[in-house]
Order: sequence, then C-alpha cells, then structure tokens
Amino acid sequence: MVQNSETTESKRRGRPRAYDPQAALLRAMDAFWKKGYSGTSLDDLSAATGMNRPSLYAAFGDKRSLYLKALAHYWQVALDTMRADLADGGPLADSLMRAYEGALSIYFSGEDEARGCFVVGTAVTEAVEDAEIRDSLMRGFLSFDADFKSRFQAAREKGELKGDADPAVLATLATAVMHTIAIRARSGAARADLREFARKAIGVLCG
Amino acid sequence: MVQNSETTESKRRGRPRAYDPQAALLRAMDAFWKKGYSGTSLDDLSAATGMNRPSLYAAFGDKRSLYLKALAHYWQVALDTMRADLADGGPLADSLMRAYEGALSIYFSGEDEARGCFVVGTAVTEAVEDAEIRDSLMRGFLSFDADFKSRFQAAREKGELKGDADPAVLATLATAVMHTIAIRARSGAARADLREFARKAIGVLCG
DNA sequence: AGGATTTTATGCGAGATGGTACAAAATTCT
DNA sequence: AGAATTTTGTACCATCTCGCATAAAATCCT
Repeated sequence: MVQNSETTESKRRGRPRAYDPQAALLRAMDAFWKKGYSGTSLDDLSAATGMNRPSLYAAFGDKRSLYLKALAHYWQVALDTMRADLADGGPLADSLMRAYEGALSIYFSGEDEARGCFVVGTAVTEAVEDAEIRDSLMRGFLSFDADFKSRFQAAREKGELKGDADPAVLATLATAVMHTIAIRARSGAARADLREFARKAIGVLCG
Repeated sequence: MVQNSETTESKRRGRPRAYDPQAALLRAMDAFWKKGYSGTSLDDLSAATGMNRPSLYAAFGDKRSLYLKALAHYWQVALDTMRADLADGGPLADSLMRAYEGALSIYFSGEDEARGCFVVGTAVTEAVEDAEIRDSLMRGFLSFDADFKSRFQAAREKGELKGDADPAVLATLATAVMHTIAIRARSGAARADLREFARKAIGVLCG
C-alpha cells in the first residue's frame, strides 16, 4: 500500500521515529471509533496516539486522510476475520455463529464502553457528504454479502439448505443481522442478549 | 408535550414570531440528518431554519437540546408511521411490505441525496458518549421490536405462520431488515434494490 | 568532528464554533 | 400615546479547530 522502504530498511537516515506508525493508526482509530469523525479533534488524535500534530501530519496526512486510512484498515481486519470464521469447517450454523462471535468481539473491544462497529458507528454518518466514504461503504457491505453468499451456496450444495433457499437473500439477511447487532451494541444492548439473538436468527436463516 | 399556550392562544404579548417553531424544527432536523450532530454547526442550523442564533436559542435551547427535540420528533413520526402500516388489514406479508415501503419513503425523502434513517445515520454515532441519546436509541429499537412482535403474534394466531415460529426472533429480524436498509440507503444503494430485498426478506421471515 | 537528514516539539495564525449581550423593532395592554 | 413585553438582528467574545512555520533534537554518513 505504501512504500515498503520503512518496513524493510531498518537503518533510516535522520532522527528515529518515537512511535510505531501502525500502533498509532490503531489508537487514532480508537479515537474516531468513540466520537465519530466530526466529533474527533486533532487534539483528541494527538492525545490518543501520543504524537504531536506535525508528526501526525507527516505520518498520515490531514485528518480526513487519517480517517480514511483507519477505515481501510478496519475493513481489512473485519473482512479477513469474517472470511476466516466462515471458512473453517463444520456445519453452516457453526460458521455463521463463529462470524457473529467474531463481530461481537470487535464490537465490545472498547475499554469501558461498547462501541459497536467502526463502520456503522462512524462512517455511515459521513456517507451523505463524502462520496469516497460512501463508495467505501457500498463496496464493503457488498463484500460482506458476497462472502456470506458463497458460504450459503456451499451449504446448499451440501444439502444443508432447502433447495428453494436463495443464497443471495439469505446472505443479505446475514449481513442485516450483523448490522443490527452493530447498531444495538453501540446503543447499549448487552453482549449476551445480542449473542442469543444471533443464535436464534441463525436458526431462522438455516430454517 | 410542551405547553399548549402557543398553539391555543393566538394573541401573544410582544413582537410576533417570524417563523413557525414546528417548521423550524423540521428544517433543523434536515440539517442534522445530512451532516450528523457534530458535523452540523449553528451556522448550518441558522441557515436551514432561517432563524438567527438568538432566536434558535430562545426557541429550542442549545445545540444538543435542539438535536434531542429533533430526535424525539423523528421517533414519534417513525413509530407512528410503522404502527399505522402494520395495523392496516391484509396478510402479514402485505403489512410488512407496507412498513418497509414507508421506511423507504422516509429514507429517500432528501432533496438530492438519500439520507437513510435519521436515527441510524446520526444518533448512533453519538450514542457512545451521550447516555441520553443511547437510552433513547435502546427504547426506540425495542419499541420497533415490540410492534413487529405484536404483528407476528397476530399472524401466528391466524395461522399465517408455522406453529414453531418465534415471534420475538422474527420481530428482531424484521427490525434488522429495517436497519440494514437504513444503512444501505445512506451508503448509496438504489431504492429499487432495497425494495426488492425487502420483498424477498419478507418471504424468508414469513417462511 | 561536522555536515546531512529526518523527526520532534513549541507555538503561531487565520478562521470556525458555540453561545450571549445589547439595542432596535413589533406587537399588546392601559 | 406610551409603557410593557417579546422577538429580532447585529455584533461580539472566549474557545476550539485545522494546519503549518520554525527551530531544536537525534540519528547516519563522511
């Protein structure tokens, strides 16, 4: 994505960086995750990362650029996690439950408060005014749908689903379950309740 | 909700208001709807309502107070609309489709751009830091669930659903469909596609 | 040791932001 | 007509916001 000069070459010319850019990106993501894009100031980001503003600037560009990098990173982690959860063997219901468990781990990964999904909790708000964010959302959600659909198709070929089941619809519904869990987690719902709902919803989807 | 002195008494003592408070609240809601709570400035609100800042203050209190009033109004409209759509007679699938059609009308009611759901698009972001908003979300979503659940229960008693169908789970799933439609509408999905998804999702729920 | 190079740290500046003071304007009551 | 009352409009203030200029610090190369 960036030049690999940073990771490969260990001997850099000038004063060494005081902070790991990758770790800083994660802390910046945490800050955005809590307060949203507009609600997070550069002072918040500076405090979260431990970097002063010029360093933030040199490392990530301006505020929006930093947010987009955090968003891209989140998508990557979220999609990779879900693909891995869905790919592991076992019955369809187990695969789906693993995916929802994985999502819940992310949604409740905050220090004190439940933050839900980074995308749903922060990017959706900006989507109306920012076309780049909007496109990123559309692509990401369709990617979720596609992964679920593949899993449903595989299940149908194995006879785990009724023959008239529509993998595309079930996939979008599976994403819908994830969306409502993300929303409700950020709205104060208990993790155990959401887990239980996921379990029962899977029952309906695998009906 | 407020004193009815404003609406009933037509003769007020001092200089008359230049703007209708109710209409102004709707315009303010539009402004928040587009840019979110943090992203909307008092200048935005002033421009949207045509009121200058001191008038905004006198009418609605500070920015957060105005937002909370807009949020309460949206909940009222959204819940009333859905209850009416679900209550009208006919088969379960028709009731559900009416509810989703009604939601889509709201989500695509913006001037140019699709804004999705006001709650999902703006309040969810603030929920982590603002306990009052968070509680409002929890109550509202559970209210949606409850209304759907009543409708599913009525359908089951009429024999429209299989006996082993769980109205509570189906209700939360129905809300999940609404959530994902809200999210996707704001992310640029086409109204026709969302409508089609709703139709097919109803097929799964009414299994 | 000294120059070159890169990052850090302090701090500034132009503009936006939320909120308010104050006087002028528009109406009702006496 | 004039006092009382309520809203409007202008202007202002303290603070925050983003972004950057500039100098000091820490390393590598010769």
